[in-house]
Amino acid sequence: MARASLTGVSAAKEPNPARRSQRSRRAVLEAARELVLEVGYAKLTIEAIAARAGVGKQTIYRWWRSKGAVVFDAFLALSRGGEEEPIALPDTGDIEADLKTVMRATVAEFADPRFEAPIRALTTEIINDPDLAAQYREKLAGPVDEAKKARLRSARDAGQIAVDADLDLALELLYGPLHQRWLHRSGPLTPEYADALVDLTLKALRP
Amino acid sequence: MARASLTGVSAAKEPNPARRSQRSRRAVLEAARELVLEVGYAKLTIEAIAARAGVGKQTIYRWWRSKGAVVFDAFLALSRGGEEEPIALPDTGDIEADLKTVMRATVAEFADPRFEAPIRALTTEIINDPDLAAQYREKLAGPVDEAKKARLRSARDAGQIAVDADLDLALELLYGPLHQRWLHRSGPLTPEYADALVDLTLKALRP
Amino acid sequence: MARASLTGVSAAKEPNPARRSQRSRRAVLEAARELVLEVGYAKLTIEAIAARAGVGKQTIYRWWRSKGAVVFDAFLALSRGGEEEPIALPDTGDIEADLKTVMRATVAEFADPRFEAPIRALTTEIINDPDLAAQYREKLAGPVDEAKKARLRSARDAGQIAVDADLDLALELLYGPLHQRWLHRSGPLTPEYADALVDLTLKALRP
Amino acid sequence: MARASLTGVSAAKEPNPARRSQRSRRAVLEAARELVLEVGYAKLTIEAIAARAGVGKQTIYRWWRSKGAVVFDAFLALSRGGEEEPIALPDTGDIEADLKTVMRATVAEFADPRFEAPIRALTTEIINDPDLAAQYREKLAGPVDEAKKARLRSARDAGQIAVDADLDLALELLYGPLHQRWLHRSGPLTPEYADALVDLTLKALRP
DNA sequence: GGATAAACGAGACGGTACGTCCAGTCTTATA
DNA sequence: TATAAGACTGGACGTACCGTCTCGTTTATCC
Repeated sequence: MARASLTGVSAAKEPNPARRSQRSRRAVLEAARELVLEVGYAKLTIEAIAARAGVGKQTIYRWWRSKGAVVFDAFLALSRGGEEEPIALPDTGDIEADLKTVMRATVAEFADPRFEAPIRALTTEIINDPDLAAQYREKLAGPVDEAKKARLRSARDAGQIAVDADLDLALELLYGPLHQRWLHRSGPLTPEYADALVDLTLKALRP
Repeated sequence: MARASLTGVSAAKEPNPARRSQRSRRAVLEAARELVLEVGYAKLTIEAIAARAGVGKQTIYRWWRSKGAVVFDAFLALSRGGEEEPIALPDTGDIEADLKTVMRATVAEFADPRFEAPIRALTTEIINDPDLAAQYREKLAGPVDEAKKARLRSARDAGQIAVDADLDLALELLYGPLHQRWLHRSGPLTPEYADALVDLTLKALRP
Repeated sequence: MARASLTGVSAAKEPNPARRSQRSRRAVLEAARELVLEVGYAKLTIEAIAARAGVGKQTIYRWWRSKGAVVFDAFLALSRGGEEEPIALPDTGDIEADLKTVMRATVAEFADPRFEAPIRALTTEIINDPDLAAQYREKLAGPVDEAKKARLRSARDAGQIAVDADLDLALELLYGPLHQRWLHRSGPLTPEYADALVDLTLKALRP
Repeated sequence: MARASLTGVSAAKEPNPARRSQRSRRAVLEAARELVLEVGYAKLTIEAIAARAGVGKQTIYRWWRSKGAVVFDAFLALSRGGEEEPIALPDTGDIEADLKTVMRATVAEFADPRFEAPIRALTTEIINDPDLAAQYREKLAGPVDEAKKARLRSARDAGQIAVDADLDLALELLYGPLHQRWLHRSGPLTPEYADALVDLTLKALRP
């Protein structure tokens, strides 16, 4: 943010990240993760996170903008166990089979009760906070989407889907229906559903 | 609900809907609608609604379960101006043209800043409250979806889409991508986007 | 009150006492008495009285000015079981013995836990409501005090106390100390205490 | 209070008095004092005190048990302007004159409208809250009574009152009647009344 | 290695809103 | 027309958290 250096108006002096306590940071993120599962996102409070983490409230306010930012960070840290190697989807040459593998896994994840609370928490936050939505796209969805698009590109090169296919749109076609069904709880999330989505999408993208 | 007679557990005695003040009901819903637009859903408070409506807080708590339920009702009442005649989509015989008309309208609606706040409010609430989600499906989405499916059915009878097409899935294919893009703000909502969605969906559903 | 006839300003029309439901009146007073004992005066509510009595709240507001008025009436009705024959103190000719009899009884009454709650309720109300205090003096304390003064007058005529003794003051001398000790819980209420008060008072009043 | 260590039941963690804001404390007490005078004890609310004092409600609830406790503290702080030197009554050697001086002052105080509200407030609270009554005896009445008893003791030593006189009872004889008359508004509070009380009491205590 | 400055835990603070309770008024339907 | 029932506006209750603000207490460079 570095407001001071940019504007010269600074009132709130910036904390020095070099001196940040990693112990506290980790305790906060872990407490946030636990509490989202225990009480749900809506009933999650900064106060409870601080207490559970054994951390002063100020420490949280010092390093995060909002409750949403903490939760976001918590699941960001979780989803990438720190690893940095690029994500890659299976590529057997058979785009249909590969996509079904991936979509079945995704559907299973969405149907898993243990993912329920955190994903809903994240989604709630993203809806109303454009900043977090941007971060989400950049840090979480982005890399994954890139991997998916890479696989689609490879299929396009292999002539399995139309050369002029809009890959962003293709992803939306795959994941949008699933996301909506999950969000509105408007139907079952089964492997068959995953397969059907892949079939339809591939038919739509056919050359 | 008549909880008493069903469960014998009831302690909170049910209010008698016959004696409900319509004046208060309407004032609350209108205040809720105004305030969602003015301050957004997250900063909306029951207290503010009561004050704006000139109503005791208890009157709100007596008739609605939560802030979400009030807002939901507010937009439910709004979306159906009381009319009861069934919703119907245009049917010129040309499914592509008809769907494009409808989707362009929908996309425009989602892009309209005046719809922004209420739809996000509704979505936020639906994510975390299965009850409201069910009500949403039944009272708001349901009738509209039924009309859409009727149009698709007519197209199917005309041989424009596959006889074995799953119409629920078809709807998800049309609206899921749009909804996701809007929610995540991951791309522009233009008439071209609407057209592209229709094109892809119809291709996927082709006999 | 008859505000209408006196001022011609009346807005609130007076209820007609002739049509008053004696059943409701009695139910209210009994409920008030019970509830004072159960929850104490401070936590007593009109609503609870109405509910317990099986009476509409309006019926209470129609016939009583305040919670205090109801409680007052309740104990007024109780203290005089409806009887109207004048109260009289024992008169054996021995003022000391007679007063000790009476004072011991009074002290016992104040010390009795069953009298605790109602008397404190009454006193609380009287402190802050001059109207009720006046009613108290007139309807409850008055007749009793008159009886006490009659006995003292008889003693004065018998030459047992000074001819110029102020009988009102004499009563205060007898009952004020007791009342204060009870109110402040600043000492035990025993028969010996009663006797000591009588001894001192009589010594003070001696010719 | 250290309830935890004594009972092991405590859940509510005790605030740390060392960190208490003296600024807030004083503002609350002053606001309470003002408001009792302006609206009376019965209509006094914690909310109003907090607002007037510019203090959060929680700050009041953190440090006082009840409205009564605040008001009590307010007048406790007032009555002893912080001074700690022991209270002493005049001792000219003439017990009658000295007592009349003191009682006339007390009577005047009770008759003073500015004392009316606070004393009634205090009394109301004391009647129904044994804890506050105990505090009252200990912190307010106690020291004063001790001073009065010291004066009576000196009179006893001088042979002006009986050697076996019960001094607590003597005080009740002096102040009980006054207190009752004031409370019930059953008679005028004049200097003559004060004198009469002293005369009677001294006659009762005469050797 | 001791000084010193930042981040830290703790938690009190002024506030806002919560959801509940009750006051006192108003409305409806019995009797 | 008085009543029982109970919905209404209004306002205080006591609680929960917010985000800010001291407090000492670590902790981590810099002299």
